[in-house]
Amino acid sequence: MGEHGSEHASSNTHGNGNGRREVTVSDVAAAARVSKATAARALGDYGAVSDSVRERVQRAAEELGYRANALARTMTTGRSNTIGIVVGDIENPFFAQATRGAADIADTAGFDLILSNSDEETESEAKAIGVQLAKRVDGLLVAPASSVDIRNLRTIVDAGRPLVLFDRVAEGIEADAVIAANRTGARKLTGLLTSAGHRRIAFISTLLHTDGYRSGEVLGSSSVAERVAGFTTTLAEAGIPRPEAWVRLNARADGVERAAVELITGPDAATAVVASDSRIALAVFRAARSVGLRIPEDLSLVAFDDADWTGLTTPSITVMSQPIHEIGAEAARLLVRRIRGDGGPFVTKVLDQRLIERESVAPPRL
Amino acid sequence: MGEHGSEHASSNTHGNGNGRREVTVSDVAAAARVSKATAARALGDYGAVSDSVRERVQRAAEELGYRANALARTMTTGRSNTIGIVVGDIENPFFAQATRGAADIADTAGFDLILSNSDEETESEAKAIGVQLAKRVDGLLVAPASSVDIRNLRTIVDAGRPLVLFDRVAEGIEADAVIAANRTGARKLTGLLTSAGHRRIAFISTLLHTDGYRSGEVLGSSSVAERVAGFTTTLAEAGIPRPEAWVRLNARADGVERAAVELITGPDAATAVVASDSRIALAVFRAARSVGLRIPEDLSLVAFDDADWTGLTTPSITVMSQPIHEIGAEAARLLVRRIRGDGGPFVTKVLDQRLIERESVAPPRL
DNA sequence: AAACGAATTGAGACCGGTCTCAACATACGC
DNA sequence: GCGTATGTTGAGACCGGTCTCAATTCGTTT
Repeated sequence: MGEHGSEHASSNTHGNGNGRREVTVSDVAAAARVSKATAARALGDYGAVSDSVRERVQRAAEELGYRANALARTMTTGRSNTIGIVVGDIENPFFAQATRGAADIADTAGFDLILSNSDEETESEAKAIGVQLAKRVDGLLVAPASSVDIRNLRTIVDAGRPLVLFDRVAEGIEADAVIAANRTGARKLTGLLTSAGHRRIAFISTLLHTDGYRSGEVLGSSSVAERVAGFTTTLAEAGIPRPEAWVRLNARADGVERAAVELITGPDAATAVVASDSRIALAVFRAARSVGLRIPEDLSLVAFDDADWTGLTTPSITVMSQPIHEIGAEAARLLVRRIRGDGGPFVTKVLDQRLIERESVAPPRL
Repeated sequence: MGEHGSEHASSNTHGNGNGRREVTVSDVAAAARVSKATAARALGDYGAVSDSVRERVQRAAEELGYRANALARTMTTGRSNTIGIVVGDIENPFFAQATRGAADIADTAGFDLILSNSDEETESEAKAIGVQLAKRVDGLLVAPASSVDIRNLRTIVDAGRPLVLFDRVAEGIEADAVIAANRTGARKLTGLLTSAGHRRIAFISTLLHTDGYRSGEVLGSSSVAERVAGFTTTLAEAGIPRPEAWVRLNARADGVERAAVELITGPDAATAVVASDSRIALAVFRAARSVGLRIPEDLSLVAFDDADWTGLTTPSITVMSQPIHEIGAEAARLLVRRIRGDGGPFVTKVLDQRLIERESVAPPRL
């Protein structure tokens, strides 16, 4: 076998530097003694081919070790069967879970995932989106670094690619979105604290924001904005003055613990904390321990995200659980539908959060 | 502007269903009144172009909203600037961290990542690898589902694509690998327990394996195999009979806790446990609590991986920390080097693990 | 001013598939 | 037995880039 063709072995243009040329449809066609078109039909599973020829071609392909070039296919069909996903940081369990949810749906629908981390910066987000568009992804899943500056998202829409946002929404962009009911969640979580009698309650997030938070200000991330809104209105309803003064943003990843220490010590120390995600809860937990405060006796703590370990600490932590996996999965479902051509109106799906009360809340001291 | 060309507006073959055709080099060339070849040179940043023409072309590209088609480029150059990564499960913090490490290096080197989950099954691993090869990735990063059945890995090598394994090695495959010193780590970790006086020590892993473990048997994952080896030899050195009887594999993800309960209760209950990763440690911790055993008084626990919460529990958990991020990063570095053409001998990099002693080890009860 | 070399440009093949269209073969109806 | 419908096959254009090679322009040298 394989004695056909001329000896162009040395004409080995590009390829993989390996000395081996890829086997192409033409090679298979020659081996099976049919035209390129027919071989392509048999291999690509389209058009009409007689059973005998199909079998002959497939056997030839098998023998030669033919492997279709998906890129060449994309060139003519316009479909790449690839979707791009841009997350803040895949190391963050939230994004890891959402990505897995999306990957499962994508896989079933026959799509691959190109993954990029934005580090929540619009600049690297722009770069990631640029590359993904250049690779002609069929659609994108994006947790936008900014809900306000939508230029990156516009690029996608202008390029004519379907886009689904997840975890955060953005005004004025033609895209579906899947988010959690953050405002309601924040209200319930904060309510637990006000009901217990707390008056000095802090909200901590790592969201980057210039200067301190002032009421009515627009925040970069809609999910944090919603949580802040739920938090401040709950405080206001409890008659606590200047709720916005208790919103602490900009807690840099490496400085969350220090920020937490500042908040829970001193004359005006908070007696309770709402952590915007499980990693922040971890830092607060550690901070409390480092300054000798006991939870919940000296400090109450509640957080978003039911990370698997939150039920394990002493005390276990009361959390607002989000259907993270489902957020990613649903986003992928919507995207696949768009890619398949659904032209219906854009929707924003809001998934419920679920309160899991544990042991980290108690009335404030004295 | 844009009044050039004939009105082939309706010849709108494929594209993105959006009614809009992609802007191509030819379009830009026409607008800038130069040949396609020249426009391509100016846009692709290769060959020689006069400054005036380059500027004219770039302005035309800007106005038309030209975006290079990376796929077409790959077709001729043979380079896709994409690397594939196959992990067990991106939701597993280990893989999430390693992936991030790889993504950072890849990004700096100008590569994108196509991500696939194998769920540790060779079958879906095969599918993932097939798709990635079809998409002509420049190389692959794989945490092989099996260190024994290397057919999937051979597919990659046969296709002439560079391959770097991480977390696990495989005999008989031409590939670099980056792993941690698991055997040494297991010895140290287990030694802590034997030194404390434990004689009934269990090792728990979720690795799938037919039937119970028997000495000398080949395990699917080399990293677990190494840990088991370190574990059993340490037990043997301590004069404990039938060390392999204490190796518990097959703990299915959803049944780890139940498996742990079985191990730590009953007449022959283990008084100490070595957990093969942080998720298992979590399950054991929970199991101990559910049956009313206190750590470390009633049960000692040590684990692999310094998950961020392991220092937070009461008691905090003694762990063997792995440089996970670096494992991914170094694997990516090796791969990029191969892609760039380094033809040196294949290497296996072994990174050190680091013991972090905390509070979860104590002598056994009487 | 003629000759030469370097820089720039254009024409067209090529990568590996898909797809359109025409040619041909076979089967069917009447 | 002839016209037509259906099925199968082949030839060649095409997708959007890159790359080779020849043609042209321009500046220099002698």
